Amino acid sequence: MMSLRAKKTAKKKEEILKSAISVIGEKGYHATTMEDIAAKLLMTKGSVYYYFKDKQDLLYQSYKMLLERSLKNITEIREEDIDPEAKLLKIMSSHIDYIVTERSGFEVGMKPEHFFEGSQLEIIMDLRSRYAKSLDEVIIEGINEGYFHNVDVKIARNIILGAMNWVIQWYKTEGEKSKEELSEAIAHYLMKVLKNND
Amino acid sequence: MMSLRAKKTAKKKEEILKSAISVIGEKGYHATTMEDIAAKLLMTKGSVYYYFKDKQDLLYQSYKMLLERSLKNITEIREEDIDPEAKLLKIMSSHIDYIVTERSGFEVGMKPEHFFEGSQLEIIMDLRSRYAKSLDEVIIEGINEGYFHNVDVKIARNIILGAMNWVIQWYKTEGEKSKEELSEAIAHYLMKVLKNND
Amino acid sequence: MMSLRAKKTAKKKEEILKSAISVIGEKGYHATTMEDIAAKLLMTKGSVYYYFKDKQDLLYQSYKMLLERSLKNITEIREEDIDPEAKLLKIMSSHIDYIVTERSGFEVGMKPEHFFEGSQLEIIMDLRSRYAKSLDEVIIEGINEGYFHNVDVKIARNIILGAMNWVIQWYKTEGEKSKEELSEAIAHYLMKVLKNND
Amino acid sequence: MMSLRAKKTAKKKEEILKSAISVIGEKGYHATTMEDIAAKLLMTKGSVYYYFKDKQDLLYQSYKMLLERSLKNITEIREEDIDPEAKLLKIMSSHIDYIVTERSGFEVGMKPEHFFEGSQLEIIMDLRSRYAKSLDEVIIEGINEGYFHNVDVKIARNIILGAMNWVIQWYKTEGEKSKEELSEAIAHYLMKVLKNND
DNA sequence: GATGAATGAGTCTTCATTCAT
DNA sequence: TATGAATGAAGACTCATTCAT
Repeated sequence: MMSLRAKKTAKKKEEILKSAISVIGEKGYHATTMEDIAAKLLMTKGSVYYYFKDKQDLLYQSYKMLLERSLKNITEIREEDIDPEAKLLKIMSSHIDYIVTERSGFEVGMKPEHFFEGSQLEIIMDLRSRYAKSLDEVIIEGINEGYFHNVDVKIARNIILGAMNWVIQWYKTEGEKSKEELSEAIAHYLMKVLKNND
Repeated sequence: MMSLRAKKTAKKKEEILKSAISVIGEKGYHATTMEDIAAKLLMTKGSVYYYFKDKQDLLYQSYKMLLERSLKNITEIREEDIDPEAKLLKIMSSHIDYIVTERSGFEVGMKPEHFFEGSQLEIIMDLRSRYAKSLDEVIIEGINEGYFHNVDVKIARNIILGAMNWVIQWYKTEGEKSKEELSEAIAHYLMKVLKNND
Repeated sequence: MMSLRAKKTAKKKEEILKSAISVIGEKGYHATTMEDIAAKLLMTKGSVYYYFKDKQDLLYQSYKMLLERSLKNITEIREEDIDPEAKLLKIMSSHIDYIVTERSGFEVGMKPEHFFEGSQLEIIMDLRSRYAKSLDEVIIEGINEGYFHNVDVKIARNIILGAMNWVIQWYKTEGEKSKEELSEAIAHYLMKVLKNND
Repeated sequence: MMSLRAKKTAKKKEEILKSAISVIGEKGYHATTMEDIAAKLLMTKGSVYYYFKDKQDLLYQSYKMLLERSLKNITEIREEDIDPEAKLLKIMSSHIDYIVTERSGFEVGMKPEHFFEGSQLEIIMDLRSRYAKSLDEVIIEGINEGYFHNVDVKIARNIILGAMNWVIQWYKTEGEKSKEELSEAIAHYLMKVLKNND
């Protein structure tokens, strides 16, 4: 069991990670200073270093947390008792929702090899491929159960991922559509990639 | 008319811009040093400053050139005497081809507001919206001429853009598919977004 | 009389000083962190500050203790009822023994002026010159009583000190010679400086 | 052949090294800032980094230069057509002279393992052992040719080195003795270690 | 007494930028 | 035009020191 102190520390760490994700997502890793991250939490640089070894470590743990959450989310949805199409819709919705809410850019996501190496890179890539695999499996289930057409799963999955991750680029909060409407609309069109015949 | 000297200068400038696009596209703007860009051309840092005011200017002109080329390309394709569907296929092909060939994942493209301001930003945003508009127009033509279904153009366009720009993330040169096969396959699936009924 | 508490505190202080001497001797003052010193005693940084004002204070008291011990040691030997030559041999032996056992480097010893100032420096320099003076007196006794040749005392003393302090540099624990053999051999040769005619 | 420019660069590098040796020798490696070194040459930090990779590199090259010079010096003296005793005297004189003139008390010399590692350490240790070997050879020659008594060469050499390196500790410029007189006196006494019988 | 946290001053280091030649 | 050098501002990181609990 975690002591009270350990819990507090864990909580603080998480706070910092969230702050880091948000600032780095917004400004980019290189453009973000440790001071930026600390300032957002009314801390000083020094404190952040008390919890994290260095900037790289902070980036790694931030991105890892982000991926783990996504993975947890997709896993939970897959366990629900609904059909593959409904699952995929839910996955897309929460994915888009997350991106839009956190405004989390994904330069790291674009070229993980430029930000990580060694075992860090391995773990990151593993998490990513597990997410991809989960998505693939939902698609395959859908195909097998007759919900989706027989598509090239890898291409379909990447079209879906690309389209979703791009949202941050063009969605404006003040836009005509609400987050929910948007998710629904995008999901609707993406579904066509899977559902319709030529 | 351009004097010989002016031509030479223009040529050199373009060389530098190409080098810059490639290195920045690869490593990211902040991670790229002036030295990196110069070294790739067997120049020294100092020389680059003869042609460009500063790093920011280099980035601006690089990205502007990239956008102008894309715009020129899409414009040319639109002038061809083929149906909207064929046009869109060609546009997608050359877009993907460009991304894959140059391996250019421009972070700049994700958040232009973080890299430019004032009139630079305006010009960049203008070029981007002209490209978007061109794409939209092709889609609309397609709808009007009965090639495509009556879709939400903005969403459709962004799904297409997102899916295409994401390619850099997952396409491996040594993969099973050639560049051409890949473009074709992606275009094929994306077309479903536009072509099919629910 | 010291209360129990005061005794406990004094003991703890001494423990810390010993730890400090050893770590600083090994890694050098600047390269040694308060954490290093504390960690060696399974304490935390904070606790050390309960016993010592600051790092400088710790260094001062450490070095002072070291000098006082040496002084006590030389004084005791001088009180023994043996001839000057035997005294000098004993002094050398214990000096070398101390250095080899504690592996205590002496950057502080090299340039005290760089580590101390004001009254601290005065006290340190006083202790050092008392040690030097003691050594000198043994040499002078030896000369007067006909054991040693009539040498320049200051130079002789410094040759002896230099040679002894250098031992840490080249003595390897796993070497051919034991600590005792080594001390004896060095002392033997150093004695020649004093004993022989030209 | 070296170009004019290359010569200039080499000269500048050497200037910096000399400055570094002097400041580091005086204040110690950790207490010396890059700014200190630069300031002494009326340069800025940045310039120093133009010539040396980092502080560690500067330390390494400084100490290496110092050792190489000593080695060159001892080698030249050994080539002279004088007897071993005269050689040793000359070697001691210039060694002491160097230390006193440059006031270089290199802590680095005390514990090279704490300052260098890998190939740097190897090269440094190699230079040092070559110097030691040279000294040893002169001593051995002296023994063989009947100038010195049959001593333990390793111990004798280390007594000599220790005594000489200690000089920086106690020699005061304003003292009674000139540098030359001092060297001579020390050399005179050290010679006794080698020359006299028990 | 002890310690987990927090702090900020001090350093190293990088790199865009300038400039004399 | 080209470039070797020099510069300084910015940012990562360390660590002595403080303090509330």
